Amino acid sequence: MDRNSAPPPPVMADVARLAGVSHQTVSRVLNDQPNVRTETRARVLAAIRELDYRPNSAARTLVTRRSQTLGVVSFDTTLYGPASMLYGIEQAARDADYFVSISSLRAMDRATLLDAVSRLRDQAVEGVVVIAPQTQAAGALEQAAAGVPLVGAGCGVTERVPMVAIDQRAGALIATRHLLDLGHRTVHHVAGPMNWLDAVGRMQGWREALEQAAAPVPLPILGDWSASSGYAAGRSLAVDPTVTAVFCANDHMALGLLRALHEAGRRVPQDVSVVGFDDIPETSYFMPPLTTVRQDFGELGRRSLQLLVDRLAGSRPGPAGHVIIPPDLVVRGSARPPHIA
Amino acid sequence: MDRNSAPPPPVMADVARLAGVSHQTVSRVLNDQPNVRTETRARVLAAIRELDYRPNSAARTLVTRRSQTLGVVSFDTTLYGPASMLYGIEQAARDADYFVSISSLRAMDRATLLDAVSRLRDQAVEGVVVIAPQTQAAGALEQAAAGVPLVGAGCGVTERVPMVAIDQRAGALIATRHLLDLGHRTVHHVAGPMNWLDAVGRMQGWREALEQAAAPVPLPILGDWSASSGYAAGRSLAVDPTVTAVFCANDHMALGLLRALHEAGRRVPQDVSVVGFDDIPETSYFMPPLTTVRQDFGELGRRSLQLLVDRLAGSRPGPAGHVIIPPDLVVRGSARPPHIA
DNA sequence: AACCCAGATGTGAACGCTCACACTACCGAT
DNA sequence: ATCGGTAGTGTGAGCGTTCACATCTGGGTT
Repeated sequence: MDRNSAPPPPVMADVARLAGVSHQTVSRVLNDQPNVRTETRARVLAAIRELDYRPNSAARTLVTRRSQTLGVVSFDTTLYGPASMLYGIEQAARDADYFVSISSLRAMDRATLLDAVSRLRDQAVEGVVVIAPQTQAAGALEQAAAGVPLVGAGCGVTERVPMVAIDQRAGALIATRHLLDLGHRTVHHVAGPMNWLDAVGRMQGWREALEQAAAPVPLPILGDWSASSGYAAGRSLAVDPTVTAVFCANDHMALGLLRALHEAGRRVPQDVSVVGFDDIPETSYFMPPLTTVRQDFGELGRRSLQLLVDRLAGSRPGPAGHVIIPPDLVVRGSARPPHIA
Repeated sequence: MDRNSAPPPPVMADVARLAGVSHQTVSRVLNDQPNVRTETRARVLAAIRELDYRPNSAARTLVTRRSQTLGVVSFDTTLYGPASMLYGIEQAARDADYFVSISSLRAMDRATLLDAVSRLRDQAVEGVVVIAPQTQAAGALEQAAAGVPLVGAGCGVTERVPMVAIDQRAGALIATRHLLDLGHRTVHHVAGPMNWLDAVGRMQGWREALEQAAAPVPLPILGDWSASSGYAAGRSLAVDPTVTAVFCANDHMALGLLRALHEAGRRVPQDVSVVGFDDIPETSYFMPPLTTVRQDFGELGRRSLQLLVDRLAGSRPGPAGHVIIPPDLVVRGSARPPHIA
């Protein structure tokens, strides 16, 4: 049993011989084609089981020119958002009978993204989903899309590349409006880095809500998504007694902000109201539990894969091929009306 | 240019024709084989570029029987740990010139795991890394390993399946010892679900540290890793004034615990010291910043992939084929000596 | 009785690559 | 002058499938 080299795995011909049919009949059974007698089919299936035969996917791919594989290019799958999207994509892919091959980006620049897509192409993927929420990606995306069917998940809006995204502007709008509706005179903003589309969209929505309410528009503070940058922002906002409401572009920065406010003796939500963005799993146990905007990353992933599969199947996508998912406000304990209403 | 069907992609013969050589010479160039004149090589490379030729990986795989693809089976890649491991795996795989194909587990049972591995096998992966930290996985792993080279990442210790893991026992030991050394009479424990190997290991380390110090061993409280369960544990611990130190089996539960203690008026670290486990990115902005045990998930992923590649290359792994990575204690502000020392 | 047609099965040729080997030129050693 | 060796190149087979087609059955029709 334990020879020097293992016995070669069985091939279709072996199955055919054992079942007493031709290789073609085995193929028919394998591909659920009609016109095979039930009894013959049973015999073939028995042979397959007996030999523990597995079709050789390379051979099949060679002739059908279909690898049954899709690629995912993603920037930092360690983050909650990308990780959840990837998860959604994988599930949807499995349901659609595709394998998924990943390629993560170590840095975010045109060359790196193009290279990742190219690697995937070398592997003969039939299509690619790109998760790259930075502004730089948009251009590269268009270029990459030339060689292979491609859709963006939460990526920049481009005429030619179909994509699925969550409406950042709308999310920021309801978050800011929520604070305004509570009676705050205005709302301060701790923004994400401006080379991220999400950060830009959220800032837009925030500004729009203020302008619609004819509220003054304070200077936004730029962070880098990290709790640490939120903390820094919090320290500077804490010293200004007129600040009663802050909209943070993500929950991590809100966490840092919360701590800075706490240390400065500004109570949340009694003295300052805070709203975040993302709804990461920990937010309900922040002190206080954070009111935030929930993005359904899993859904985003699933929908983007769906879009890709639809395109591969040939059904033309909608008008521009873009899908926009609206986010929801999750009200918890970190925002309430100001003292002096 | 825009005909009904795209022109067929160029094949090796096309390159050969254009370069005025045989297909075999093209193959030699592609595979960096010696015995090709520099000038010939240049001509071939030029032809490749001109045609934008990409080798057909299926054809290559068919004849070499090497897919250059590795599979990763993982339980819930949404969690910080698995996500980071996956990231590390992908990077190491790319460095070793492999593609990685993923297959996530929707549920944790033998059949699901076996099915995921089987799917990957159908895709002709050369080897598989499994991320499945539950106790149930261990048995299934051994069975799955029969059909394909396989290594576990943070999985159950099995004689036959090589694996890489972080030493949970050691981590819990230093965490508990740290609290003991600060002068606490004993340390309470909020444990993870007992069907997780990590939870079992951490409880072991905790118990061992107490026993070594001849400290009383309180009844551990069982949680489910969630902040919510940590909160529940915190509420019950808060009413007991003798509790001065708590070791939480993960940071999320510590977050919930922190909040429960806060609400109950028990100050951390003045009244109660808390130590967590994992060192998720947010911990330094908990209130107070959490002292915790850091696990290098990325390294874990990289090492497990390395182990797999080494096995594929034929070099026998060490004695048992197991690699154990020690974790580190990260001291922040949530633990200090008790009041009445 | 001759016919046809559809269902069930088999045959051989691709698919695009690598492998094993054959071949050619040219070198220095005999 | 002959030989052996080696660098450079070409030839044909074969990897395990699917596809297009050919073949063989066995009922209905006429």
